Amino acid sequence: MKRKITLKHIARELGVSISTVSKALKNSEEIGSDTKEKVQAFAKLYNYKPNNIAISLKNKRTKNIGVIIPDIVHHFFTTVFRGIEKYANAKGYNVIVCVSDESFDKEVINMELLANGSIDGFIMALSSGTQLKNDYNHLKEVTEQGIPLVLFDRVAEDIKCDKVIINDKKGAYNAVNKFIKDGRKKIALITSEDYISVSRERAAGYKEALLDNGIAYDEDLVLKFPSMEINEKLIEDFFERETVDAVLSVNEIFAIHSMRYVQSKGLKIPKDISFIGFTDGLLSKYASPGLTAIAQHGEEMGEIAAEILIDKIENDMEEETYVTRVLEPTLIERGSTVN
Amino acid sequence: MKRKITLKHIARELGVSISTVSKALKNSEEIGSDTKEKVQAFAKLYNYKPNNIAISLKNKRTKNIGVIIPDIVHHFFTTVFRGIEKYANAKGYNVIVCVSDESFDKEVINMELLANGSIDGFIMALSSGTQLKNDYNHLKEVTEQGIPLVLFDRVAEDIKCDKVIINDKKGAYNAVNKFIKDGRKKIALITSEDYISVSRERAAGYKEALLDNGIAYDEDLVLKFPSMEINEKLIEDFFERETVDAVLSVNEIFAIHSMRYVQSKGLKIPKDISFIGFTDGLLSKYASPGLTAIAQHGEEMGEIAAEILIDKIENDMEEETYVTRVLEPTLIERGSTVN
DNA sequence: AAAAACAACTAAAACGTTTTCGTAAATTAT
DNA sequence: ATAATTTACGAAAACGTTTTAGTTGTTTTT
Repeated sequence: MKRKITLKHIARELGVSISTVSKALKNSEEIGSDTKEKVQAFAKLYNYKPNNIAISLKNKRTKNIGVIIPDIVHHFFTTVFRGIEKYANAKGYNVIVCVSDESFDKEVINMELLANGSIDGFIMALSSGTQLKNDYNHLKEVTEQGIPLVLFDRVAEDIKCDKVIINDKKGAYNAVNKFIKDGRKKIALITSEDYISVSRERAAGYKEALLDNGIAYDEDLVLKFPSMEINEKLIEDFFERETVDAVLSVNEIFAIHSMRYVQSKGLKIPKDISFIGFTDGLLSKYASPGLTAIAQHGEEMGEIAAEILIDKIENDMEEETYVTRVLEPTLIERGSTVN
Repeated sequence: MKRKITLKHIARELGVSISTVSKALKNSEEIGSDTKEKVQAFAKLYNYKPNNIAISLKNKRTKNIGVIIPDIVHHFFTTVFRGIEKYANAKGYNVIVCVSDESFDKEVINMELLANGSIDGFIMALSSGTQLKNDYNHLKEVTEQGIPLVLFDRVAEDIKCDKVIINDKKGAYNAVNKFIKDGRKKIALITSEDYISVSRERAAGYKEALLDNGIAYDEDLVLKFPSMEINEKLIEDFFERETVDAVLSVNEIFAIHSMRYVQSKGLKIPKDISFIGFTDGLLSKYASPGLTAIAQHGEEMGEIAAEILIDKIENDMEEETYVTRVLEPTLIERGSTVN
């Protein structure tokens, strides 16, 4: 087993001091050219690579960024992650991922763990547990220590930090407008409880679009799931109870299940009923018919978040100015709506 | 901004030495109980948390594990990742992810970067670039440095390390057997080029099952994609050319596209033609009809990989004994096959 | 009362770097 | 020949820990 070689080894072997080796490898002007050559040749021969940990300790910079997301097996989050990873890597940063599993406690634990020197900054989407509890002290503590934080997608108003979100409200608004333009009259919304920030925004857009078009908001046409978990029974009950000609869903899963159910009841999509779902993921693309979707541009979101974060890390001017970047959603039309 | 407090600060503030503080916080017997109390109270008050980087440098242990996967926006890999993360986190480890993007070069770069002290061990699936190039020197170098490595799913015979795979051959074998049991005669295989280890194995299982059942292997019934990228044209050509009554696909995407194409041609699934696809992901579950799938148990695979790795990290006996854990695939029957 | 034992603490090295400040020898200037 | 400058290098501190090996001063033993 070849152990990793250090500056000290090189110094001892070549009969020079550690400082000389360090400087020689950095091509410092201070060192004579023959010594430099000797050291560099030796280092190359033994494949010397500086120890990241030692460097981190020295500069108090780890070149790691911490990403905390509620779930990794989730198309949107992985898409964002890809954007983060892409940008970060290009800038020489590595990414440490922790999964909060939608739990407040795990989010706190992971964050505290990473905050003790392991990372230079955080990018995260709040867990539903955290949004439900509405407790952001762990975030406050981190930012108070001067660790930059960028929130994406699932954010909270009262946290002072940079944010990257999409205009969820507008996405919903546009979707409902499209339904109305297509002549739909009874437009349902399938969503989760309001404590999820994005669901709240989407619900607001849905409502506003209805009202702006002179359609009354009818609470009976809104199906609210208590969590992000699917519950077939609620879907069946809803469609047995209500007769609608368009459905806006805050996620793909709810939409796909609903489509299947109404299809099993003999309804034709999009003739009898149209569907639009948030998050343009694999399911939307491969459903039959394809699900018209509101794309959230996850990769771009990730890149922007990483860009903002790394900028903060590398130029940490003390001024506390925070930006919120709002991305515009895009409607991807597929077979589940008429065109 | 509250800066992070260190042992030195506490020591200075309390008029004791750094060693005393360190020991007091570890409840050492060496320290008097009043001093201990004083130190602990102070540490608690100022929320002292030891610096991970300093500890890493000291014990030459980072409590980080490096995961390198070809793609993060990929259901199977994220499932494995979830298993890794779950187990690692429970053992107090963090996970640094790098995405090789199916590229040999990126794999090498990421690996070298992490190997310089950032991690205690690697878990990875080979990029297709690496499998194509068949060059594993970067892996060899890492293991020679005594860094444990566990390969999963995409492995290579001649790398000496621990491995976790599923029995891909058997998965394909069982699928083809099921087709034959259902009376299918012309069974197609949709796959990628053989340099991807899992595709090779699956193709072997396909062939073996045919031969064992007295059916000749017909190369014309095998559609090989040059990469993992989908190419609609190849699918169309294939199904125009060949008439088959069953299709085994090495992944979901190929299967779903094929299903859609034959459906558009008026064929009924599973009456006229059956489908089975590898990787039981979201698409299989939500396709119509649902795609019968060979489940790869990703999460379990991840957990096992992490378990093996962490065991190696924590008890690094010098003996070079490597295990290969082979998980059994499971056939998840859905509407794309008769039952 | 001297020796031994013990309690409670500290100094210093170590992990692997980087960087500041010295310093000796060699060179140049006077 | 002496002073000033430059060249080429090394010592040591620093980052924040942990740990070994002292070092006090007090208590126990004989």
